[in-house]
Amino acid sequence: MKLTRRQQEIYRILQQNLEHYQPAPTFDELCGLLGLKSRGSLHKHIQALVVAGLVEPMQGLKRGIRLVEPSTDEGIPYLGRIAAGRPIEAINQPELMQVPELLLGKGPCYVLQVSGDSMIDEGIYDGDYVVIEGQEQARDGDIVVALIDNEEATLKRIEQLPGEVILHAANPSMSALTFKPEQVRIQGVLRGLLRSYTK
Amino acid sequence: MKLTRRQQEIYRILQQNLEHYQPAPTFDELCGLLGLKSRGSLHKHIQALVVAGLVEPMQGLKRGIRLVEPSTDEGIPYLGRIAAGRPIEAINQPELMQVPELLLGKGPCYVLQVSGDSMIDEGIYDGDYVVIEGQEQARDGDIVVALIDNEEATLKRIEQLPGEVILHAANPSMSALTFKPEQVRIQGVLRGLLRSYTK
DNA sequence: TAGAATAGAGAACAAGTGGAGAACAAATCA
DNA sequence: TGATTTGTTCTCCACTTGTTCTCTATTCTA
Repeated sequence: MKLTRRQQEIYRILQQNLEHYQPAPTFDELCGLLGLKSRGSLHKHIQALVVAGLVEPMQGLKRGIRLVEPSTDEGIPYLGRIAAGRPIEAINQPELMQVPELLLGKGPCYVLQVSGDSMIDEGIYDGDYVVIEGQEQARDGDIVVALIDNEEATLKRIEQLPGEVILHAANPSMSALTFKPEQVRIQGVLRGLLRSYTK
Repeated sequence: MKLTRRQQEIYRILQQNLEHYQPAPTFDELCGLLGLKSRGSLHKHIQALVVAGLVEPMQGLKRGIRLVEPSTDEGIPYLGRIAAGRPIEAINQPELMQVPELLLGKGPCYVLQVSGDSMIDEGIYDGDYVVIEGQEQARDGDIVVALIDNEEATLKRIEQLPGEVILHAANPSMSALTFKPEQVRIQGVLRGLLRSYTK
């Protein structure tokens, strides 16, 4: 189910503003925020976000509009290993890892284990676990999981220039790689790191 | 179970005021505080908070309204900051952090935040969180929290020789320090590391 | 350019919510 | 014990809020 332009816009506004609301906002309050004059108009948009799974369905209740929380209670899934130059090695049955609040982004997150030393100068070592927030945009300088040519996945620092994307390794023996924007798909942004010293 | 607006509001007011009441407040007293005129109205709200697990159920007794203690789910305590050359900066009220199994030792563990760059070559950076298993022995090569002369705490790699203990920093600009065994008390061994990239 | 999709206004409706107050029973106190 | 306090249950009522309509304007698309 695709969202229309306005629906995306409203969802973005919700994300940015909803946390500031102490109680969940009602339709009327939201109309005010969005500059709408009719609840009915807003209702259509919210309904679309509900079926898209982004907003909690209110089953006849009057408890305001709430975004669905990526439930962090149980933990976030450990999906597999990522090694520069290969696809992500997914494991069959993702297990859940309990990760402290602190290492989570706002959106849905998952964990990968890093294979290789390409980010060693950033303090990311072979065998470390990284917490990734799944999203398709990144800011310059972010460390991202990038899918190159729909084939290989890699963890690198990203630099986005007009017409080209540069992926920087953090290892003196490796150099930065340059791609065309359409070759690179961002799959997530690094939010946290976990390392175990128990063998 | 989701709370309604009023229920949230009442719970917030309870949190803010309940501690000031020496005896737990009765329904009537609370009605005064909340500006309600009817016990029955308040009772509905309190009942909702009880089923939500936020207020202690009163089984026919007349003890007033008490909040349930924030049930210490699970997690290990975050105790404060450790900077080479100083005592551990303990915080007043240790909060609990949910840490994945993987980073825990067998014994009781706690979390410290690292201040300074003395272990930078081991991939432990300023601001990182370390999971420490509290114990007084360590094996050679372990990274430990060591208390020196009962004064300053530090995170270093340990080497125990007959008659002396060497603490190795992992920073080219720092050299190893040698102590007599009686000067050094091991307080715990590094088991895990956490780093947040969200600022 | 015609038709479809998208967006909004506004009216009307039904159900949820919040509160008042009465009545009652059990616990507590004098 | 009797009187009082306190928690509980009930009904009733006003208001809010989510929902569903219809109608119109604008934008996109074949």
